[in-house]
Amino acid sequence: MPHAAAATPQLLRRVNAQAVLRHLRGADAATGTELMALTGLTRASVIAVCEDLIGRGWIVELDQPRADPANPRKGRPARRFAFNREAGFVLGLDIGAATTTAAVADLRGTVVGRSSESFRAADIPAQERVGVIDLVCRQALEAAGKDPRNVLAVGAGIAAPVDRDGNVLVTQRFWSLFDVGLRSVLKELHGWTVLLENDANLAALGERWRGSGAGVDDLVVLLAGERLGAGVMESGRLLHGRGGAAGEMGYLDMVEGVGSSDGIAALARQWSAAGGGPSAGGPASAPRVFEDAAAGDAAALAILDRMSERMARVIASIASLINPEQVVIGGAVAESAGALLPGITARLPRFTATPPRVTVSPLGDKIVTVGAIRHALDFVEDNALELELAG
Amino acid sequence: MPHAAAATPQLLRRVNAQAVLRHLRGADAATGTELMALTGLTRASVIAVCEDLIGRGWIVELDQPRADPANPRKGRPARRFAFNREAGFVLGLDIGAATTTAAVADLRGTVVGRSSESFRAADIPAQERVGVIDLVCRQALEAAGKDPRNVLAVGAGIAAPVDRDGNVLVTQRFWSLFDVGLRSVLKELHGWTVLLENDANLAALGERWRGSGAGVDDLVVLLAGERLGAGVMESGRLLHGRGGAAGEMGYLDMVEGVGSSDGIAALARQWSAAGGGPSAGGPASAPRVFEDAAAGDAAALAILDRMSERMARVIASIASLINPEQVVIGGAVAESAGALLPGITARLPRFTATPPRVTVSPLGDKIVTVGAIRHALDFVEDNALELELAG
DNA sequence: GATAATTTAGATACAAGCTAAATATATTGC
DNA sequence: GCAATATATTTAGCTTGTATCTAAATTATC
Repeated sequence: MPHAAAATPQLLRRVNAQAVLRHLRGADAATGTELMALTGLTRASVIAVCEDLIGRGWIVELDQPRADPANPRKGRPARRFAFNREAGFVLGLDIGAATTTAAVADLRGTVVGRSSESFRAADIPAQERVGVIDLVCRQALEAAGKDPRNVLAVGAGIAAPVDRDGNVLVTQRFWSLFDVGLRSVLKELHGWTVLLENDANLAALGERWRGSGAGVDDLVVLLAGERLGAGVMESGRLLHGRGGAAGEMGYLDMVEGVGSSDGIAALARQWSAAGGGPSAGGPASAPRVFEDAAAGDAAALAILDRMSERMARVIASIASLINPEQVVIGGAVAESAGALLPGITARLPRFTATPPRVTVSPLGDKIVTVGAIRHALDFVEDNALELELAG
Repeated sequence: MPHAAAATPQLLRRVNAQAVLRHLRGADAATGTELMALTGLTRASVIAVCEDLIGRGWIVELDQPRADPANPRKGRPARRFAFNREAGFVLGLDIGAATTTAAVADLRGTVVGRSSESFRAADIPAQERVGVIDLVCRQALEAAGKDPRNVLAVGAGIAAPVDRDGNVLVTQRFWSLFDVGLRSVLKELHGWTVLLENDANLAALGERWRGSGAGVDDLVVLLAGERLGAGVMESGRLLHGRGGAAGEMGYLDMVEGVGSSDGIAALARQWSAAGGGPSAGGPASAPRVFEDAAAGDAAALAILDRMSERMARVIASIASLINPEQVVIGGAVAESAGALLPGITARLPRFTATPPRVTVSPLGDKIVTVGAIRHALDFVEDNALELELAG
């Protein structure tokens, strides 16, 4: 097998075009001279690259701005090039056990449409599940006023291990049932490329992009709710492990029960069963615990204390194995989890020599869709010059 | 800053030369036609690349082999090119607390010289330490009959966290003292490029190269002795984390004391203190425990059982966070640790949904030097076209 | 309002590296 | 010795780049 494809002269154009495109994605606009300085290419090459990218639809040439007396520009006016953020769109999906949400975003990641639907029941057949997902996608596109043919990639997060090739680990769960469908069905119906990923991994991508881990290369995001999953980024790359189960801490019950496939909600139920709290008798839920603790309820405070201890132990074991710079707590409980931070931070040095910074996600329930959009954009950016844009 | 250097036509030659070189490193020899098939280049380009590499000293052209009547070759005889494994050499260092070992290897990794020295005492000044290390390097080169000027890189393993840039984490230990010296001193004395790494990380490189994890991309190596450290490879890459402390499990004592900076030897001492075993009264040591267990001693067997349990828990927590395909046990106790494998393997499914294969290292006390050689070779291979070979 | 200075655009010449096709060379087999 | 075969070498041409020169469009100055 040709281990490395031959490097033909066309490779140069691809490399240089990618460099120009990368810069234009981050900037409002750029002149030829700016691009020369940035890439080190000569003007002739820069112009050739830009004409090329205009022809492919990825960038546009802006009209000359009228003269600005406040900031007069000497010399011949420069041609100005800008990234075409509407060259296409991506979909970000959060496929939960009960609900699916879809978000449409342009190529700069600005969300322009959104839709959400709940499944009729937990045990509906795979076909119906895929049908609902497809519906949510079409609704989101309609809300955005975009044509399905302009979708360049679909990022999709599910609560199950997914390996590097996008295959679902089938050792457990019913997920395998409808996964196999999703990729081929959406490919067949719309021609879309679906990029399946674990939801905690997408949360990590989202948090690094637009959350509290912005720009952090060694980042772990804990997606805590009924289930405890971690998305791990090391040196800016997502960790998957052999079967995609990296960060799947469901079994990690050795650590005094933390993350024994229950998490915070289970603690709340224990507490509720014990009859504690001002709002005792109502349904046990994580938010209620935080509420009651804020009201000064002793039992609720004790639970928060115990949770801090458990969280600190979990984070410490992550710190020992991965040594992240920062750990972000996200998911259903994130809003209220701020109350846990002091307790966690104070305990960490007892359990690890390299305690990470611990923060709470600001992304709320959008954490997975934001990450899914980022995942899709990463694919589009990596493959821009191979993708054909629809007129 | 020029985020990406401009891609000039010379880049093509570099890429293609690297591809040819990569193949020749793995093969005995290759003809132009073979290289054409492999790279997809035309004959003219392949020959040009080879002439180039010959000029730089990386490959040689072989003489025509005399005709072999048993295997007659039609047509004009092909020119045959081969990797020049003696174009340079690398050093692999294992810098321990008490002893330093150096191995000299050619560019295919065959060890051609070796040397070892113990430090006079544990608390000698940094300068003396570096002096001993330099001595060991020179002795190893002399044993191999090689000139120091032909050393292209030095891989060095130490028992401390080292980040991606080769800097030692200075939060603890005396290591910081003599690290700072090593790189600059060897650079100054011999012009060598020293690549510092954590010893467990190098063990992982070594095990994947020439140990029981050959070819496994998601691999963890436990370096167990007085201290418990893990070298983690995910998708073929070493994990470092923010400060290089990934895999530093010294603090991971939450898991029922496993790896609480003591490991197996501590267990042996506990056992010895209790007066157990046929050889009770002698110095407590890990090998003795295995010896006595093999002799049927009940107390020793109980210790092995407890060790299996602890090891299983440690490996399970690694499996939950990293999901490796395989975990290799290496270090001082590796020889005898085979006895633990059945106990560990049997317990794993209780603690993790994704149990890895568990094996014992066959590399013995060479595990770190082998990895250090691989680390140095990786550097040389990545930078071959930038390195200047000494005549 | 003409002219100079400045900045960018565009054109021309040429170099590096690759492909493709034609021609030359060395070996085996009859 | 001659055909067949596989490889080597040469020549022309393509793509992409650099370097350099000239042209164009704007501002500043007299």
